[in-house]
Amino acid sequence: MAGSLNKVCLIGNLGQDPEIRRTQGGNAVANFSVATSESWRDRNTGEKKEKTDWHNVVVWNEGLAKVCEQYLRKGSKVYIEGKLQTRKWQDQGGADRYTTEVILQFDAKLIMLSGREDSAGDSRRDDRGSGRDEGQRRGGNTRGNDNSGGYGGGGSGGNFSRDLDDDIPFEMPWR
Amino acid sequence: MAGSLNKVCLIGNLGQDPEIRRTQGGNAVANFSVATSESWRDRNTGEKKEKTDWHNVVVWNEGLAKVCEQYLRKGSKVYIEGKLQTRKWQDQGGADRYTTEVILQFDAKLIMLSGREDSAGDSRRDDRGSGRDEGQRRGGNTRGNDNSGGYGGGGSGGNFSRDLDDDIPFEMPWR
Amino acid sequence: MAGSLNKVCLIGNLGQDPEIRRTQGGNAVANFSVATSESWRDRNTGEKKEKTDWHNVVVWNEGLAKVCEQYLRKGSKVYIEGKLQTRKWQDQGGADRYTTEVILQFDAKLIMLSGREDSAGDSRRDDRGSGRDEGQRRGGNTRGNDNSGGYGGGGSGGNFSRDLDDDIPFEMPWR
Amino acid sequence: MAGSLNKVCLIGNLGQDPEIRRTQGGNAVANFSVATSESWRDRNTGEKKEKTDWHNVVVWNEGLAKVCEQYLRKGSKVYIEGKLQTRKWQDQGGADRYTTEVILQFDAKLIMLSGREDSAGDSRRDDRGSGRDEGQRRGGNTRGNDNSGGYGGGGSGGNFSRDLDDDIPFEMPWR
DNA sequence: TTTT
DNA sequence: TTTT
Repeated sequence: MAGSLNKVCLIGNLGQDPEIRRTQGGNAVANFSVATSESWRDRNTGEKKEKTDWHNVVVWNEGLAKVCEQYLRKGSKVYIEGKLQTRKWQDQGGADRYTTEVILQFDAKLIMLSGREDSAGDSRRDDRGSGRDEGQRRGGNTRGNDNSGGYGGGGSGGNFSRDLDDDIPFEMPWR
Repeated sequence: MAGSLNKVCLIGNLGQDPEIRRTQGGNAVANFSVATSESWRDRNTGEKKEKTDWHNVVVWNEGLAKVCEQYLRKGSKVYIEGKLQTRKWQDQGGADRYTTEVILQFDAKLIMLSGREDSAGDSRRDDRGSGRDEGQRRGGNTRGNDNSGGYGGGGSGGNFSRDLDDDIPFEMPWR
Repeated sequence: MAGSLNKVCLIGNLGQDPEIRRTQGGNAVANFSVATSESWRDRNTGEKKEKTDWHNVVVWNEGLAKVCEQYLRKGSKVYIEGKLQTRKWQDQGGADRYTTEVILQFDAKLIMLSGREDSAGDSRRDDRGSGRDEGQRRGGNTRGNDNSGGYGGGGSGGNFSRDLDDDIPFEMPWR
Repeated sequence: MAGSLNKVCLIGNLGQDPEIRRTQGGNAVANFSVATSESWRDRNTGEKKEKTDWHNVVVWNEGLAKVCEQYLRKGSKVYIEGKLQTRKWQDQGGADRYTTEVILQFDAKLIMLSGREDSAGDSRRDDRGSGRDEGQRRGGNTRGNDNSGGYGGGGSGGNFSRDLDDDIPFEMPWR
């Protein structure tokens, strides 16, 4: 259907270190969950209440996935902009099951809101025992990338900046 | 967690007429699903592809639910702004299952994008055999509401307009 | 500053036909204004009030600008997603002046919400005397583009579809 | 016009401490500017470029304005969700001038993204000589508010939490 | 200047 | 299950 919009915006904290997988084509994909929560005061009892929601995030975007691998950790606060997608699968009994995820693929955005100290700028960070395959993580991250903070869903190459078109000035020549 | 954001924005079409339920407290709740889709051209074969996603929407907001009941129908195009929530339940075998929904409750927004002709301004619309309990729907909708189009998540009373505070001018007196 | 977000989302109607200009480099740029409005009931007098805001939109994106040229007209309803930008200029007296615009450039989105009948799918639409240079408009639009409705801020070539990467499956092979 | 959307979302840093004014009706209004920026690499020269945009924010919302007064300072990072509004005024020469601002009024949201240490939790913060009227600020802020972090555009009273309706359960009784 |  |  032409003319539709599917957008999810979250600000929350990672529940665990991102898990990085590779597709058969070799592309990096990152998985993690993000907690958001809301609090309110009960109208009747006056007591404070809080409810936390967990969101499964899947980063189907080579550049963004590498950023996740390198900079995000359990507890990191992020702004995430992606789309909602529900995927069907079969459980052991062969019954249909559905899982809804927030997909970062195209037009996606990820902004790191934690200070750099929360993230991992090098490979000597303390390992908090997440059980992740560290060998895999350490494989490809040695090249420096000083582009910290905000990432558009740029190209799939190593350059995460947005490569704005220089032919497009910020001033408008005819005015 | 203070300081989190949980927002979903959709523009899409309803897959069927909204279903209206009442809570035990008598509040209206509307349920419907919204389709969004994206299309692209396959890089290798050049053929056009399209993928549709379905989103379950639950309107936990008395005023907005009534608007849905009165104006939305199968095929209606809407802009929806709500939050993501996953709810746990048990299937017949007692196994945990999860369902993710887009909740319109507080700070929610619903804008009707179909022309009025697509919606139901009166009760004489053609029934497309949705199997819904028509008796319930026809119960409370006779009062006129000329507030068509956009609705903030206003009060739970019959007045859907936002009742802006008149003490707040649009000009700033000190400038 | 890494890690910032600048996003404007509007649903409104065009106040006039878009104006298309060309940069010296030959790129198309579209300008138009969009009206949004809100209505409320005065708390004291009970009378209905309405306030309309006008937003200047500048489409610095070859593909999107062509879509505007071809499909948008005075009165067209659109969803627009861009960024806020204030530009400095000098008035005749040499005094600094500032104009704030909604820029559609990268990561921008434009969804046509009016039916096709409101827009111009051919060149036989009635000309409402907008004074626009019709010669220019008619010049390059003859090639068919059946991609109606929603446009991401795709490439600057003639292909407005998003060219998703085929290496990226919608299923996740390891699960 | 029914059915319109006017939303601005920013993540950025305050350029100076917020200025708090009072309307003649006694309501607090906060003003500050927020910087967002984007960076990219020049296609031709390969050099890094950065552009910063400044946004004027006006908080026409008693509760939110007090939060700004109490917690935000020059440099604070915030997520802001408001609407775009252009206001007309006359310069000294009587010529019409326009200023565009991001208004936080209804449906507005402000999330503090800096750690608490950047903000002012008490009145003993260092004064960075902003020239603001300190007497006015110190006037009304002594009451404790432990509601740090995220604020919906709640009521105009002292309770900034959202007072969710207890009649609305998070589970759906009929399922 | 739009729209309902 | 929608829509183009």
